Amino acid sequence: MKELDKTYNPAEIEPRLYDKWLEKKYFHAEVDRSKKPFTIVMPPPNITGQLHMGHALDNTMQDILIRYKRMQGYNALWQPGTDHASIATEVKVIESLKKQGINKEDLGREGFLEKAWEWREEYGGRIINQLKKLGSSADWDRERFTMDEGCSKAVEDVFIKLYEKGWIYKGSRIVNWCPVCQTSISDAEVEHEEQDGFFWHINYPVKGSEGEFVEIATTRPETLLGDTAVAVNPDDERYKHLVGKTLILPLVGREIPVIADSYVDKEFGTGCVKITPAHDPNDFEVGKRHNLPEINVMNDDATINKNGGKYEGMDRYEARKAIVEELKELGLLVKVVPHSHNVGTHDRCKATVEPMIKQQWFVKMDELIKPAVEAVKKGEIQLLPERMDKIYFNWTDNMRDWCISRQLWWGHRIPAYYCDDCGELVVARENPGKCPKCGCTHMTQDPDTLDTWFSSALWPFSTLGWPEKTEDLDYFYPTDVLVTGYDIIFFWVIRMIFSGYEQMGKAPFHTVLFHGLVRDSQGRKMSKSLGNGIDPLEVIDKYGADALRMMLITGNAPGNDMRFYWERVEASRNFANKVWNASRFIMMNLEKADAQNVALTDLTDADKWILSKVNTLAKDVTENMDKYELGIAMQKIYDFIWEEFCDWYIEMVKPRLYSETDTTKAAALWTLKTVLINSLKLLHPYMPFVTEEIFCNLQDEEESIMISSWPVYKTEWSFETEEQAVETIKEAVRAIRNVRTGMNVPPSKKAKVYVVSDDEAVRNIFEDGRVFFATLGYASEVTIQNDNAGIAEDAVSAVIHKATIYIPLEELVDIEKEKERLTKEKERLTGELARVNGMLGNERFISKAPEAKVKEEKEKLAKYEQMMKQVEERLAQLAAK
RNA sequence: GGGGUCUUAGCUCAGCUGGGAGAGCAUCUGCCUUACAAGCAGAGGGUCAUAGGUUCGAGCCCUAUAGGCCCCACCA
Repeated sequence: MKELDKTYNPAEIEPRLYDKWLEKKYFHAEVDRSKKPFTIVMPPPNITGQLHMGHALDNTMQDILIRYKRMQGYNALWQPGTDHASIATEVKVIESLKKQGINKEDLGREGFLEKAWEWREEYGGRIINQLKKLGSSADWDRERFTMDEGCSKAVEDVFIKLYEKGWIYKGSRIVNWCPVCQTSISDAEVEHEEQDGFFWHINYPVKGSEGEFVEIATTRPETLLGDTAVAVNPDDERYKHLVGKTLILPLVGREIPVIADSYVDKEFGTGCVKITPAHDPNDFEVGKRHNLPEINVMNDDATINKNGGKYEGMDRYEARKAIVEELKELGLLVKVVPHSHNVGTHDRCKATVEPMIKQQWFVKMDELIKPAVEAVKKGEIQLLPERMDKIYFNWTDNMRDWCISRQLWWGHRIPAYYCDDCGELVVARENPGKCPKCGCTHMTQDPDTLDTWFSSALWPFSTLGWPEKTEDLDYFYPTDVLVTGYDIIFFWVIRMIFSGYEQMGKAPFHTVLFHGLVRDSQGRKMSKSLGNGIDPLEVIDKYGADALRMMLITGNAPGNDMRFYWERVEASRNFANKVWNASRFIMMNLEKADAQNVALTDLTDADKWILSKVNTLAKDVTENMDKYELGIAMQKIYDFIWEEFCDWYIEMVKPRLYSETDTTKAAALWTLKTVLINSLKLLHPYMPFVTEEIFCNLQDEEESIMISSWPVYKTEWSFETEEQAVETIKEAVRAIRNVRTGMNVPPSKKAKVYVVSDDEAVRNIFEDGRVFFATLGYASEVTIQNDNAGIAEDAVSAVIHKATIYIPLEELVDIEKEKERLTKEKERLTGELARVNGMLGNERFISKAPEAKVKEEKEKLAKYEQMMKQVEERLAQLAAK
């Protein structure tokens, strides 16, 4: 047995142990039909990513679950990998090229992709190494990448399958266009942001009616160039006469109709709406209903195109200015009203999104989504916490077709080919070479790539080998739990669920465990722009991975956001150190005399008490973990180790260890070791490093705690009577300490203690626990008797259940203070008695409350009455003085 | 506009299916007691946002109100 350092030093221990685990292949899982699988797929971090607190929390939770299940004997697989992150990576690569003075177009598609792969080789693995620092026990031998060969094949297969089913289609639709990234983006990638702007009221002249105008209000005057109608509400009396008339579009001169459509809100603005089908999603719908022309007035970079006449080439905001200016000159600008409204921005680059009509690929959602809705409704998939159901349904109920094509180069290229001559479209894995329609040999692949989430949606099965029918897939799929943030329910969770059902015919997992955000100490989101982010690696360097992990788990309920405090990390580090030191103490003593096997019958009450406690703890913690209540389980382990085991048991056991003659020493050593081992095991999923280091130094039977067996509840370790006895002694010791502190007696001043009880069983408990009064209660001498004989009347006293404790402190005693204390105790008991009597006096409580509850209250009544009697007797004694 | 969520000790938060209000940090007092001062022993501090209701019994369930946060949404 090795002696441990005085304080726990994670920096030295963590890398060493992690290397050992890797070397021993403890993280690796292979199909083994003799064991039950337990599988978690890691949400793949972006290759562009750096580890942040969100990752740390997410992966800590997964690691806890996987380590727990592994110890329980499951064949635990944590499947890791990374995501190619199409836009983010493409932007990164473009930036790094720019520094070298190269731009994307110069390189061409092939050249650019080559650079992108180089970038990925160089930086794509950073985050994986960071995850390892956390202690993540993922099976790194199985690491996958969304663009590796297998995942790419899965993507192509799904695309082709869905296309053939008619669930993927190409269409000209209005999409969210990012003019900076120059690609379409899905609805979910658009963030709405309240911005201060203006409402420009503009007069549109009515054709053939000199001096008559229709006043419209708009927040985006530049789109006027693409107007093809003005709409009013059909029930609006003010404008009924205008419907069917023609207007002259200012600046452009185009003739446009006034139409009636119920989309228009009579109450809002002027009640007249300019309709620009090519640049507004609602107008697009209106345009479809009324067969209006769609005039696109913008280029892909949001400058005005040739349809904008003399404004061609201007940026959209320059054009806005120019147009407003000109309208003003023409006297058509009625007024400008400040108005705040929502502006859609791209979540990646923050540029204002421009709705545009584009040829894009879409996934039809109506059929695909059905099993995903059913699964959650029927409970086949459980979302935790439960309230996430509502958020989930909120999304599924409002599902629109998913725009999956992106005008990017980095990603899975769409497996579609067009005939250069006749335009025929063929969807196939390979270039067909020959057009099936016209027979020519000029087939060109669609230039677009797929939305990143298209491949992540397949992650739970593509990583296991799908579309091949692999053993892994058969054995490990469906996976068990998915752990992720609630912010990607829509992006990822829903899409994995419907993909799982569609491709595999089965749910991808049975439980989704959501966590919240890690915020800064002021409750703000951690962000680069605020500079308030805390780097998990810095925390690990300073306090160790165990401390970080524990900090992230304690005092936090599933799905709730939490705040980061260095003080909390420190508290966690202190706990690791506490465990370390307790172990150090135990090992020092074991060194002197190694723990032999001891029969349960040789154990003292104290031994049985702590054994019974750790036994119950194992049961409770297991229950909590099975319900994914990680924070509660952690709290219970913490309380047990620190309070029960360290502050009570170790202190109780010291006299036995220090004595040369004590016959129960072996029992004490065995109990210390046994309880410590069990505690370490329960703690291991949360704090893998410190527990492993101690475990390996403490015993030789098992080679690593991470593959040791999870403690299970044993009926033979349950000792109710002894538990009660020790609790009584604890109560007495606490009473003594209380009295002494109340009297300002320093621990150095030992004092005689008398314990008086007329109950023989209780006296026996104290006889057995005699030794504890000396060490824990600072007693110089303990006398246990059944009456007050020989006890000075001015001794300080404390009443506990079925006993009164006297401490003759002679000159130190202040009778008035003593009376005060007892009076306070009497008041407390009066209150308790009133409450209990109130309940028991209530006829309906007796008849309606569960029997066990009534019995419990009756026992309390007896206890309080008895204590009350003692307090009153003591008060009477003092009064007589 | 729709939906969600929160309001518990000075601060940050737990509190599982309703049955005597908890933790960490902070504060105060006393201790360097041979595992640990990153520690030990004790103490103070809460009308569980407000008002109703259900119940033998409500921090927990229901309704309304006030305030905070978040998500979704096409009010031009």
